[in-house]
Amino acid sequence: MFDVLLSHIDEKVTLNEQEKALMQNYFVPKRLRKRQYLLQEGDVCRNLAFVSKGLLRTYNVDDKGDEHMSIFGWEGWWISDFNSFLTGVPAVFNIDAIEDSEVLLLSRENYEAITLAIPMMDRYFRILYQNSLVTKERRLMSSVTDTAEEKYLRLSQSNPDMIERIPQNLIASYLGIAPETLSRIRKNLAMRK
Amino acid sequence: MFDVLLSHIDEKVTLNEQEKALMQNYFVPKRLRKRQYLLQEGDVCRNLAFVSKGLLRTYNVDDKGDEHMSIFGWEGWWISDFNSFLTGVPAVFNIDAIEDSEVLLLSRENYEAITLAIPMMDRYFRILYQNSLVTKERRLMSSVTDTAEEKYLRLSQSNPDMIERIPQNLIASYLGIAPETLSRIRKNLAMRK
DNA sequence: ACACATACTTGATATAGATCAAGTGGATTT
DNA sequence: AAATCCACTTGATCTATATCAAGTATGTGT
Repeated sequence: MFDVLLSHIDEKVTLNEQEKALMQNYFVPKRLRKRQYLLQEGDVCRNLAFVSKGLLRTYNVDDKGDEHMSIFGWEGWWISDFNSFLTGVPAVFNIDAIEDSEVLLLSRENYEAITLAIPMMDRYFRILYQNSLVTKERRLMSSVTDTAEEKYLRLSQSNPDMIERIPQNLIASYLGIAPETLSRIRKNLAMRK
Repeated sequence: MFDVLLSHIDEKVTLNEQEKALMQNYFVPKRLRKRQYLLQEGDVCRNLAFVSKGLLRTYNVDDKGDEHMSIFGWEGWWISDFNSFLTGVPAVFNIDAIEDSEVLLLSRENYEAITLAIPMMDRYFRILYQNSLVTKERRLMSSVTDTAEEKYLRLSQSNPDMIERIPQNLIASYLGIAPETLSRIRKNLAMRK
């Protein structure tokens, strides 16, 4: 469980053995059954969650009860209602498990503490967020300018695992298109091959 | 010019006087005339730019020659093709000045160097990016789920300065709607008052 | 194995907003 | 001051995709 976290961090910054050992003190492991909530809207998001195994989804629910996917988190990813985590305001997102999952929870206090105890973690998070900003900017531009089919093609090229692993209706929601539309797109693409 | 930068940083982290004096060594001031490019697509984005005065826009141009606004940067904001800056790949965005502007340029080398010389700058950028991620996530969800009018209303509530200061056609592009649609929305809203 | 729930597919219809076109107004250039 | 350019407005038409509805397939629980 911690192996996944440490090797993930290793890709971005170098921690010494002492720092690595110290890391465990700041995290609380948690298991989630498929469909189990990690966070419900209205509660405060008190932890960043690092996914060491499985797959979770972050989504909000509009007035009509429709779910809108925001982020999927699987092995090696962090997941949270970030604004709620940072500011303590009630979460607008729900987070639950698409598959049986294991996460490591980092509380807000420990988030600050860990960067003081291990300053390299400031750098790690900076680099993590840099990359996240680039990805999110791409997604934003795509959502504004691409056709539904272009959106789907982009996703299936940049992240084929997602297409295999996540139910189609959730993917449609993530792309901001209707499930019927996604079904039609996939059919059209299959017929073009 | 540096005053704006230092007071902006002061809002997030505390630097001592020595560190503040040191900051100037890492930046190059630059003035831009209205409409002057800071970055053209295809070039590598070699600097992060901090806007100390004025207003800039980041946009890309699609096959049909249409401009799509990505980010506006004004006093206190950082602006760049971030992916190009981080990786050295050619920029996909153009950046130019909507108004006469003054920026402070931080090269990639100095970006790394400054965080080593002043470790608190790692923290500053981490916090900066946290906030940016929250904002961007909101914008992403809005772009996928809001109607055109809802998008405009959100923007005018969260950022009225933008509505006043930026030409309507650029705002329309930023929201991912046609200028005609924005014009209609504004007319409808005015009639409802 | 059967019953039920849910995801996916398919056809028909509706719609929010894009696109096209032209007019008006304001800014810039000569 | 006149000419030109460009932003904004307005009306008409078009369209990508949403919505509605029903059927089919798959998964889950008993």
